[in-house]
Amino acid sequence: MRTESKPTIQDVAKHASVSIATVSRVINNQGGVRAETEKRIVHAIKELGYVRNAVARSMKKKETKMIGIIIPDINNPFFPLVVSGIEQQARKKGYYTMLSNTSESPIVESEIINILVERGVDGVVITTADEYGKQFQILQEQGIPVVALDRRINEYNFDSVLIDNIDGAYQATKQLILQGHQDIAIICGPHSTTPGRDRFAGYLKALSDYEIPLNDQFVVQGSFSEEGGYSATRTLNELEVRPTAIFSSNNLMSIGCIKALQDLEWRLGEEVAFIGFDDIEIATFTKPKLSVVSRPMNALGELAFQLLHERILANEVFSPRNYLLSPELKIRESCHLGNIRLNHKRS
Amino acid sequence: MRTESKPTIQDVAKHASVSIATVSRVINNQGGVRAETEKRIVHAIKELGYVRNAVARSMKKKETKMIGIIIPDINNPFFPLVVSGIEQQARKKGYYTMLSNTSESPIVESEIINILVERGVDGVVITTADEYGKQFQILQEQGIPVVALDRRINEYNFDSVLIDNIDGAYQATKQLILQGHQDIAIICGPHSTTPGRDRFAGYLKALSDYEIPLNDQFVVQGSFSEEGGYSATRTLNELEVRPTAIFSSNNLMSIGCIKALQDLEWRLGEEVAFIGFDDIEIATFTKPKLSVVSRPMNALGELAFQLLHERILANEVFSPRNYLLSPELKIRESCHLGNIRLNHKRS
DNA sequence: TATTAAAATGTAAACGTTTAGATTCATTGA
DNA sequence: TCAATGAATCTAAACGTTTACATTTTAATA
Repeated sequence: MRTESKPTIQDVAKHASVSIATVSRVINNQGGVRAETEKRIVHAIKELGYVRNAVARSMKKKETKMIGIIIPDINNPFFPLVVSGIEQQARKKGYYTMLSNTSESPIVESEIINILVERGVDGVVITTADEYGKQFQILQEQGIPVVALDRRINEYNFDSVLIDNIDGAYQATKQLILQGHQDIAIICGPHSTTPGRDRFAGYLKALSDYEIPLNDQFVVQGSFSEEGGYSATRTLNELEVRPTAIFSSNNLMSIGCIKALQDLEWRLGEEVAFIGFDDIEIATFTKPKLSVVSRPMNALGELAFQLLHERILANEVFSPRNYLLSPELKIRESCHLGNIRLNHKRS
Repeated sequence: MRTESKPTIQDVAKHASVSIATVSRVINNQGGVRAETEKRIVHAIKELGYVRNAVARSMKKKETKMIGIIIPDINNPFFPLVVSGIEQQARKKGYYTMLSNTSESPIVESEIINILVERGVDGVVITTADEYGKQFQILQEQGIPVVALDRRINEYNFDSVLIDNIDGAYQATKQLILQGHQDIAIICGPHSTTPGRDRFAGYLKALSDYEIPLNDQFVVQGSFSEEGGYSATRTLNELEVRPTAIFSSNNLMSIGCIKALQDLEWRLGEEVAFIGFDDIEIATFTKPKLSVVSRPMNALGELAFQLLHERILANEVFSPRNYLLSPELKIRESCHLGNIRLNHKRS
């Protein structure tokens, strides 16, 4: 099967009794080739089953028309949605996307960046697993355009497309407060990430604006995962005085939280109110339906590619652009006042 | 910023007063270089910020260490899970994965395949959007190893890793029958796909084995999407005689179906039983919890890469291997007999 | 028909590696 | 001290394109 090696432009040229330059011209249809000659060449290509070798081409042209997308967790439904947005725009402009998943590992992320640089991608869109890492150095050195998506990259002047996490968390917390809650817990993500810190900041700001004192016990932390949300909720449940409302910082954590509520028989909507960051599939299946802070994933992806593309095309340098997109509060049922009013002693 | 072009192996060689061959040797640490020389070279690399050009390397070596993964729907949570399995194995063996999403478009799929071939990937794992398409021709011609995952590829002898869809659907239907149901509806996917056909076949077989006559009205079809499941459920709901149980062929369809049940106030577990194909996030949040046919996504991905890798390394051809993995029936609550026993006239 | 401009095609040098095979260098034993 | 050996290093030719520039062919004009 794999006998003779693949035909090259040389073979096509010979077969069509023409020079390689002419073949190249028709492959890239640059015109200036007699119709009859072209026909002969096209025929030869068909006959030999010739496929242009993009590796050789990239080498000569010094562009690959590939952009790398690096995400931290492909199993978090947020990212596929963002990726769709990027892909869609990229395809329109003739770029091909290479998607890689770091599983939140800075080591893997670093490896992937190196590979992408070696491979000569024209640009990178990244949601980093390590905002303070040194792994971006190489991108900067090589002058490869980068757009930071959803998570800030510190100490480098890349373009960024972020969500206004502070505002989102503020809105959510404010909503709970306006519904009459005073004992509002937050399930925080890692403080090593922008979203982790900012969502906490928004929570603090709302409390402060409405003159509700911070209760340290109501601040629990975990990783951005189902497990993180689950165990955080357990912790809250074991408090002497339990909160009457929970704000969860992340979609996966929300799932863990709701699971925990069920397992602990801590009744959502009756004993405890809830708002989560990010809309999730289950939000409309629980009873009551979950109120959430919803991010515009598709817009996020589209904008990210647009910025990247502009950089790729530009030949002069210009200062970084930083976009902050506002999330939208979707009020459903889980944050209503209901009959939750007083603190409940543990049963 | 992007002033002088990137340093090459030449520059490093000059800077370390050594030939490019020696530099190449240390880059690929092949040994046979005096320690002192190596140190000088490493130093030069650091100083110049040299990065090996993988494009040039691939061109010379005629291997890219990249494998392409083509999936039809990145927003279907089934695929990210499978992809994780592939990625994990690939990374272990030093391969880099390029993930592409066709959004179920045969045209896009065809484009992507061509791009991957041009880019010279060492192999491809694909869940095709068009089982009968001609887009695989080029892969075969070029002798690029291919593994078909989850969906069969007809008329080509590629390795395959499939799920025993017939068995899965059979088990589900059988379970419903054993729970006492006779009027069992199926929400089918497109018959143009293996899963679509096979799941229907499994359903038919179970009915036939238990001597339950097929009622055409209970067979509704749609696309593998939330919308497909939703409208199919609507159709069922409008029947003169409604089914007492529904088997849904696909995770997204299940979501649509459950949403429809809610909207139509067709009470799950009371008026209608349910089993879905594929475990989904919401399954444990509904009341009652959903029984499902669960596929081993991770195993699927791992096995697919393993087969691909074997082919990449092999130099002789050997006949295709076809694996059929069995799904597992997870019985929760939604298929219990409950108090559903008789056909209900429309209210 | 001879001249000329324009169009079509060809030549050859790059792009940045890897790698046979050739060459040089250091080390050892006689 | 000198071969002989083995280790270290170098030279140069690929790999398959693109493209500036040179050359040839064609068509148009006088």
